[in-house]
Amino acid sequence: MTEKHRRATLHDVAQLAGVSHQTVSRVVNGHRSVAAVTRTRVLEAIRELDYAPNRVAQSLATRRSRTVGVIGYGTTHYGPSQMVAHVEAGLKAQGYGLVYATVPDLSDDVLRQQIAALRNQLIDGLVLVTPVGGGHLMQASDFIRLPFVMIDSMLGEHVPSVVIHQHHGARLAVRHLIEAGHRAIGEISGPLDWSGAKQRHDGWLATLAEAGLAPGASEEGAWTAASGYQAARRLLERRERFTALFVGNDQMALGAIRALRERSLRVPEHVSVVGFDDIPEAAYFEPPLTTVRQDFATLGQQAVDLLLARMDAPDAPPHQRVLYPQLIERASVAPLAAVTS
Amino acid sequence: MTEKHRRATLHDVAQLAGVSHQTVSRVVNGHRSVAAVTRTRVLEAIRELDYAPNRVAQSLATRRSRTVGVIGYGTTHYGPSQMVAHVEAGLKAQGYGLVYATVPDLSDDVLRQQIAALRNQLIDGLVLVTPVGGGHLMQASDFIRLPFVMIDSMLGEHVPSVVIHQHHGARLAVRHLIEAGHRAIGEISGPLDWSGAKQRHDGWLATLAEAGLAPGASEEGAWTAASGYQAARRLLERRERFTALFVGNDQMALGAIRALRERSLRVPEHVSVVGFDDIPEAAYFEPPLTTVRQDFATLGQQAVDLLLARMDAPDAPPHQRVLYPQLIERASVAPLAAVTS
DNA sequence: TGGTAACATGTGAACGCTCTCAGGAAACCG
DNA sequence: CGGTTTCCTGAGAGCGTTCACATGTTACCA
Repeated sequence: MTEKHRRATLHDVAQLAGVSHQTVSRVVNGHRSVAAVTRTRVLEAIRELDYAPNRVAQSLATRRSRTVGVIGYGTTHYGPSQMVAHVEAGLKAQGYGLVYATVPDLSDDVLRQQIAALRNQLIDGLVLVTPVGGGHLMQASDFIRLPFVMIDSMLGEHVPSVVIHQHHGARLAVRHLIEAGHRAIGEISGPLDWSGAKQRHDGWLATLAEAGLAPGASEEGAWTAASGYQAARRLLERRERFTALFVGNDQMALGAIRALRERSLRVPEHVSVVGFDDIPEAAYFEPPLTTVRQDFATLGQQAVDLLLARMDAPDAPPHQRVLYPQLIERASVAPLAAVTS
Repeated sequence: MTEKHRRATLHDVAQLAGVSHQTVSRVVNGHRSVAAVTRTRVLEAIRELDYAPNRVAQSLATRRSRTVGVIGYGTTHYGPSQMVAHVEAGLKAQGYGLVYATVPDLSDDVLRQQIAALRNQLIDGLVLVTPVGGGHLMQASDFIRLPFVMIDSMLGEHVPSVVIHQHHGARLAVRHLIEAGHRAIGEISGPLDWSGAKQRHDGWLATLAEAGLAPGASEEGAWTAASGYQAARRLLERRERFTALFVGNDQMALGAIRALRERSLRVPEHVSVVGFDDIPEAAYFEPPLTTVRQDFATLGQQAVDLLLARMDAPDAPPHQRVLYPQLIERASVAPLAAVTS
């Protein structure tokens, strides 16, 4: 409205309403002990000047910002991007803003540096969407020095976190294959430095062992369809027999299926495949993909809940919430018949 | 190091180094005019106290935050999530932080409210990853009252923005089909309130008209594979003949291909399909999908460049940068032969 | 009617930084 | 050797809030 439009401050409002800045502050923050008349007069002035409190000044004065930091890794992939999206939704629902940063790799250095950078931004808490295992860094929760929660970190670690029981998911998948009669079950894993990939890999191994089966051939991919394709080709070149494949995510499964088809191996007639994640496209693959569903929505929601709880009680013992994935049966698994692979 | 670990301030450093707070500030901000001896003494104190400037206080004092706001819409979809990711990368490269918010719909109200919310967070600029057309809101760039750029807004609008020439992309796709001999070219569009979807739709119509062809049947989807599947079924029920399909994105194309297959229509033998986006999986679809590639990486990069330029010169006339998409030929288009659809 | 409680408002000092200005010391010049 | 410039440093105000405290009213009760 005014020409140069310097934003109105508490004092401007106070002056216009003929009260002190403090009274305005009381009105804004809904304190009792302000007369009804004054209140309306102040509110009027606020409206007239289009006043909104400066969050930076508030933050400086209160030392809290109603903002949390989110650090993401690999967020162009389906899983991480879902997690970030749902964390954002959860935070907004609780009236928190978020400052966001990604990290190019999971080295301690990079992570610490990014955390430090966010910390002097004055955030009230931190969500780490960094599927880093081992927690050598995170043991140093005294380094973070801030309420935080990790998503998708290693199961069983002594760190506030929400995880999906990937090991269990892998077991569901592999058991399903075993029940269909498969004995030679290969694997294409995700990058094993991702904790989730590692856990799925371990689950695959463990389930085979429990069933008295030898570990099948395994290759490591990089989450993408292209890498799944390459991994499958490497697997085929090894000329180890397999009638089923457990693949670390759905995109790689897609690539793998193509590689198989190029060798005239049809899914599921010749090779059964189960993926992981249940991306929205999986039901429309050719064939529709049997896979393991992870519930990213509640994951994000729970992470936010947990973080807020920790912000209230920062000294409570660390607590890990575990979510269980679910097998989604579609058409990429068939009972083992007379098959030559 | 100390027990309760109040973070060190400028004054703490000053005291330890035996200089004034102002001198410390000079050292921190790399001002000249501070003697070498003093500088090293101060740096030492900084290291000892593990001091890092409080960005909030800095922001308050300077009225700038080296932070930009990003508002996203539909960021669980491939395109938007890519744009956000690349904007984030570009900002970080320039030393800017980002505060992030999504918006549940594109109504003026919601958008204005979100913008206002970010504005009192003290951001230096704003990136709108909101494919809103019409710009009724954005005409009100004086509402935003902040340097900003829109990504993927309507082509030709008088607003600082970076856009991909979707119309051109659609033309590439449809021409390709026409050159393959197709005359009955149907469409599955994205949600037409997305400006990109609208532009692709218009491009489809225009290209057909230029070639003297009647507009084919068209159905609207919602970007997902499931919606593409449904749209294709509706299209088939209409019993209008088509030998080719232009689909608004790759996921919907995937769904459409499945719907076709369920009717025993094979791609590309019976129906040719071209998608849009070139998601990383498209090359691994069955059949590998011919599609139109959008370069989201340079899109994000350019958006950041443009924003920084506008932050330097906020009163420069608005400027739109246009990127051109590219046809990627794979295996989902075949020349029209003797076909009965 | 005096004393206390409850309410309503204002005053001034933080919060941690940057900016403007001024002053002292050193260096330079004719 | 006085005057001017340059370099280095410090003092203090200000950014827009909130918080702790002081003060002035009105109301209540014995």
